[in-house]
Amino acid sequence: MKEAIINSKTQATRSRGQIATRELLIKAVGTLLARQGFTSLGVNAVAKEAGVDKVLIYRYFGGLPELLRQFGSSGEFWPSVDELTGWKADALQQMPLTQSVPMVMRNYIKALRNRPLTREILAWESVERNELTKVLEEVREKVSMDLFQAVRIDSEKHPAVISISTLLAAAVNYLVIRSRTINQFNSIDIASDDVWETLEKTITTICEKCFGPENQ
Amino acid sequence: MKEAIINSKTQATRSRGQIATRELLIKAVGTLLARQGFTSLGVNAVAKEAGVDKVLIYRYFGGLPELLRQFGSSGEFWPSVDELTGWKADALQQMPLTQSVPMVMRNYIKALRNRPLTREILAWESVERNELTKVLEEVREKVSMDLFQAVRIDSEKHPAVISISTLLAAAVNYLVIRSRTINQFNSIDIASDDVWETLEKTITTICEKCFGPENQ
DNA sequence: CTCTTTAGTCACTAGCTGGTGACAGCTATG
DNA sequence: CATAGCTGTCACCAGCTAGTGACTAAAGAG
Repeated sequence: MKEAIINSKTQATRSRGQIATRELLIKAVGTLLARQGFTSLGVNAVAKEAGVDKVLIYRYFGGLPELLRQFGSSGEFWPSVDELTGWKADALQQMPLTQSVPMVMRNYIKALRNRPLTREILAWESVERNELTKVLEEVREKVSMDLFQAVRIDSEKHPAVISISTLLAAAVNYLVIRSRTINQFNSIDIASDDVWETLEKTITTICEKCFGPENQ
Repeated sequence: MKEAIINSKTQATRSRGQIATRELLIKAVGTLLARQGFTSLGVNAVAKEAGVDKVLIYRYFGGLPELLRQFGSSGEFWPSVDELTGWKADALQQMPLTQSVPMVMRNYIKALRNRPLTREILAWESVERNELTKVLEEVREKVSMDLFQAVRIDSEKHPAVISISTLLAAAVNYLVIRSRTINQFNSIDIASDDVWETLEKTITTICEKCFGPENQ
């Protein structure tokens, strides 16, 4: 009888195929991150979510780190240069910095606020380094470099632009991460759309004042 | 023989007193946070660090949350209004915003960079809410309110000041948190003193441009 | 047909976690 | 002196974690 149970179970899920299993596992990482956050992510949880035995994580990936790495490389968790420029990199080059930088920041905010998964990884990245956050770091650094190139910003010629946009991006990251768990910061409600609109306007103001014609 | 060992052990550490034990435990939380970070903080680790049995955490505090709360209330983890104003709140009131805001930000950065424990709690706060971070939240919100009052900033009259300083504080928080685990952000090294000096200068520039006479 | 490889399940280990019950020794109070 | 209360140690529980070895079933190769 015991064998019968085992047999039926075995045949029901057998031979899904290695590739399919790998995909199941990779997908499960994303599902779990989005639903439970990074604190509950482990081999047991991932295997259970994928409906697969955890031993396959070791057999196919050698362990969780490599699975995380492949998950990180598997999708578009970070906004691309195209998304940040609104698919108008050419037009952006012609614009003055007073317009192009705020526009990129606006797209950046929109991208982060619309991607729960990216928000989660961003939070993870700020407190821990692992194979997943390392991959994301690389992607992010590359995107920011490409972006500066796309809008023709030279770090030699525009040191202030780098500094200011670094500050603005850091601020956005913090507020996005923070809004995951609590809404209050400096007595403003960082979960409300209105506040984000105000912040976007403030960013625009900063750029206009700092990159305006009198500064060229 | 077994009894003899127990007895000697028992007598060696006996009757330290409840108050002393409570202090040991509270202190151990701080030591552990500074040394290992918040991820490894639990009843077992705290008790071990304090050299005390973990059951006493439950007996004297009812559990870890209350111990954390009392730890949070036990010291000056967050910079005070005095520290942020450089003990010169009066002088700050006379200054234009172009000078006072950067000065406060400078003191804020200095305070955070000099307090590993506060940095750790700040990181914790950004990803999780618990009794400790709740206490710190309250303190922080109160300090920021008091600060605005101390330098006579009215949220009705100076909405831009609130927005901009919120952004700047958020940016500083992010970079400080991030520098715990990795030094690279936007291709700059956020562990180096030079970079922080540049960032301080950038903050000053932003304030001068945004709060300058032409904006009054 | 036989032998090997692949895919998958299950059962187990060791070590950690938070939490509790039973006990021992000291001390103050009646 | 006896008893009750406080302070502390120890041993244990259940539940979780990462990781491994032994097994079965099927498919493919000779």
